[in-house]
Amino acid sequence: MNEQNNIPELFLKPYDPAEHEKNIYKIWEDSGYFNPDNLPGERDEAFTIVMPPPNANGSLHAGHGLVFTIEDTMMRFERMRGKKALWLPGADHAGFETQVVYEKKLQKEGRSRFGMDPKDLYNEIMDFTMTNKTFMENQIRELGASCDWSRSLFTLDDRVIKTVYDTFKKLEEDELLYRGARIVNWCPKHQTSLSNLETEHDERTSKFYYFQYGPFVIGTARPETKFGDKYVVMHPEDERYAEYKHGQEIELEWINGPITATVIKDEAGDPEMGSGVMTITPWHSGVDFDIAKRHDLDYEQIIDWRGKLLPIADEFEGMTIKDAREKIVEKLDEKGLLVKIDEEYKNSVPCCYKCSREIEPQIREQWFVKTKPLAEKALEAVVNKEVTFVNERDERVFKHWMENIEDWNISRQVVWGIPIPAKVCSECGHGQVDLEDTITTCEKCEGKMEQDPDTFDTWFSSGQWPLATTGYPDGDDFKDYYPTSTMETGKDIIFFWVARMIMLGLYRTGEVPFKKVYLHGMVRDKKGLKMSKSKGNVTAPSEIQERFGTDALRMGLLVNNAPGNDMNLDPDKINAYKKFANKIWNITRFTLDATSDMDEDATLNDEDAQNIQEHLIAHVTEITKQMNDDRFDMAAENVYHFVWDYFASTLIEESKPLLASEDAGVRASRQRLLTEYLTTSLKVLHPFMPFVTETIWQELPKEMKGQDILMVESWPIV
RNA sequence: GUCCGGUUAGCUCAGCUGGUAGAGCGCCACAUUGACAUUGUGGAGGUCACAAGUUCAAGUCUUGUACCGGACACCA
Repeated sequence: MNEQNNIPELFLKPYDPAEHEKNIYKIWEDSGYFNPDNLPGERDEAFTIVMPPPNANGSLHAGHGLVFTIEDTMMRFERMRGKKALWLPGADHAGFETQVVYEKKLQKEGRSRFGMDPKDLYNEIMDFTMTNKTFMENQIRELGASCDWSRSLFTLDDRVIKTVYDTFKKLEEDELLYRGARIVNWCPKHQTSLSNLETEHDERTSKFYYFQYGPFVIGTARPETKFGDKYVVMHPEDERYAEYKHGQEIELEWINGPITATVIKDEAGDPEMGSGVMTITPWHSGVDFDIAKRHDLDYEQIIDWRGKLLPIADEFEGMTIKDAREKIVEKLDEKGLLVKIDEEYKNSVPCCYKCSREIEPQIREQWFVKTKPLAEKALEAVVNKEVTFVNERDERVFKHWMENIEDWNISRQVVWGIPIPAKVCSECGHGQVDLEDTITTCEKCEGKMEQDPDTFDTWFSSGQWPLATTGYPDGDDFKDYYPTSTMETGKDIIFFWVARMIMLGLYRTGEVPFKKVYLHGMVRDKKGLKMSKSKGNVTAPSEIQERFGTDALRMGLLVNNAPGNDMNLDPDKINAYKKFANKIWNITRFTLDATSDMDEDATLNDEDAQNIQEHLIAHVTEITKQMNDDRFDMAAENVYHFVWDYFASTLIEESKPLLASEDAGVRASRQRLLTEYLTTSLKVLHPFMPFVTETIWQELPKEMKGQDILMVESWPIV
């Protein structure tokens, strides 16, 4: 190419993402177009995504990269198609999660949350979170997210708290809320109860002990809980024990001396398990608790909140359960009560999902939501296709969980969260919702009512996020944008979040919070291993962005990543799209050079007009269809091949001789053709690779474009 | 235990409603300083886990087997 042509100087060197990305994002943000109120043209149909608010307690990880890439691609596509496109951003205080992060920080500083004034702790975590929030929001910008920052919301903002409190009150009024002493999952390290979803089960092999318990042999994996066991349970049909009657009392020698045991016949006794006889510890086992409730039996706490034995254990008092176990077995052995030990007992124990410490089931007064009625409605909405899942398998998983749902413990003994607006009686434990802070006397026993010191499970408030962000019940955005269009989030939080949003959204408004659910899979490392800080294989998006550019990262996350499947993040793959960005750059350079002397009146000849139909229109139509089908992976790959294999390798190559043609008409037609290809390609590429395409767009001659900003250009095909 | 997946090129994975297989990376050969800190052309490499079935036709649908994984729930 000859030097005197006046193509922008920019194109004389390769595309350098770092040089342009910041400026480009500023152009978008300053334009005001992230806010749908400012978008050009008539826009009737809304397209809304509520962003999963990232936890404001650290940096973004690769998974976030995927969230923002998919959602931004959807947003840009729909915005270009003329929709009133609204992406509602936010940040999550992430209750327990953040408190755990902060506790680790305290630990490093040689401090501890215990013993701190809760208010001081709260304020410190608030500062920490706000700093992280700002940092994180800039990272979201760097990924190119075209969300409306003017509507940004934090999960501890007043509006959110108001929504949550109203729901809490309404639940009480509708008798869907109760405070009860029930078995909860207690983490002895973190000193809080956890929902079932916040525990994980660890498969392990442990010892299983058989002890002589009066005339029976009982089996247990947890001898340290057995001090208070005074009920012996067996199946009513078990003929081996037919001679023992329900309620019969038996004197027997036990760990710390003689006790009186009572025979209980209950179907929970499994004749196949061990000897078919068990003793129960209602305070520390859900199953035992249920049996005790059925027969109205006594409960007694054996293990304290820190995991140590209480005075009932006598000489073992104060020992941790781990230390006590062997010693108790020894003692029983000395007393001749140890029958045998099974060394190879396989069981799975519930553990805290954060610290992996064994969960100690405990009885505690907590707030519970009756979820069955809510789940039924949610299920109905899914069956009626008011909410659809992009992946059918997600729908099956969803239904299965909803059909087997249990009541939801929403109390947490955590400082960092939304305080529960309720009073609890210091005498009888009766609880009452109190939004106005007026209740002082117990309505049941006249006892003194005190503020519940607990906070809400963070998912209880997150579950109302689509309501809070749109300003239910009076906000304009609620009227204009609820139900929102698509909920895009990770498949790991389908129960934690998606299910709860559907339940609570339906409960408050009668309408589903979103019409479609797109669940993406997990991002793993190159070898397919889960990324974790302890493995040291965490890839920060920023790292990749620096090396390859944001557009390359986005393409690498999209291509070959079918919806819902896990994907492995491989830098080699990202590099391929860095090259692609440069290819687009050079296609532009070639086209601008070849058309710099183009006549404004240049028209397409028949052959070139036909080419547009056969190749350009055909490809864009196909890509549009794939976008409509939520196959961004296929659309992204398609656009890549169209631009590289057809536009660059075929069309440009075959244009070279025509551009040198003596026939001015042929030459002009080719110039027009290339211009069409360039502008259309940039538009179609834009949702996937917004930075490089917008950078180029800003350099194109005015006559080539409709809008000054590519982000608000019209999609080539309706 | 219940429920979901997965098994396709050396590696990581696509392949939507059935018509004898694709991408990126890697590998080999050739060409080229051309819009391209390269790119282009060509190539090697796959009985699509296994078995049976439906069909004119099956990675693609059905059933079963093997191995790998995930979620949920329980355990005395």
